[in-house]
Amino acid sequence: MRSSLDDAAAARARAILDVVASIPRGRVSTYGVVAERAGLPRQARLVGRVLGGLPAGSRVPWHRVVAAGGRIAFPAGSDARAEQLARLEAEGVTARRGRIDLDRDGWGGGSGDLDRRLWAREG
DNA sequence: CAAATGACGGGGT
DNA sequence: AACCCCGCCATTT
Repeated sequence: MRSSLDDAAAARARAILDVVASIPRGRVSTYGVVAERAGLPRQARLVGRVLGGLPAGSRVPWHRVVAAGGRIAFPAGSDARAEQLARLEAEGVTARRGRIDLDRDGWGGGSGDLDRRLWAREG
């Protein structure tokens, strides 16, 4: 049966997935930023947990979410790591030494988005 | 109910 | 910049 706690958890998951789905193609955000924008400050770990629970064929752009500082969260050599880098590369986001330049490709970072200020790229 | 876990974050070295 | 350590929080042991 479904307890009220499960419902609450499902609601948080939806809020998180909504934010992730709103990250524009070619841009990336971080676990912490997603959590904040989902109304769940300080729950970056929950974002990771929710994304980890996504079914294989999900349409949610989980690859646009990286760790703080633009770091790729998956361990070097892992399949998930390669998959994420490939997907990002496919939309024009390149990683240098396992990191994404958030000043350039980042999205949502509160006062961040240097790129949006400079080039008014959509977002 | 205490301890461990983890697609995390931030600060110190 | 790489690392380590500790804080955070929902879940699971």
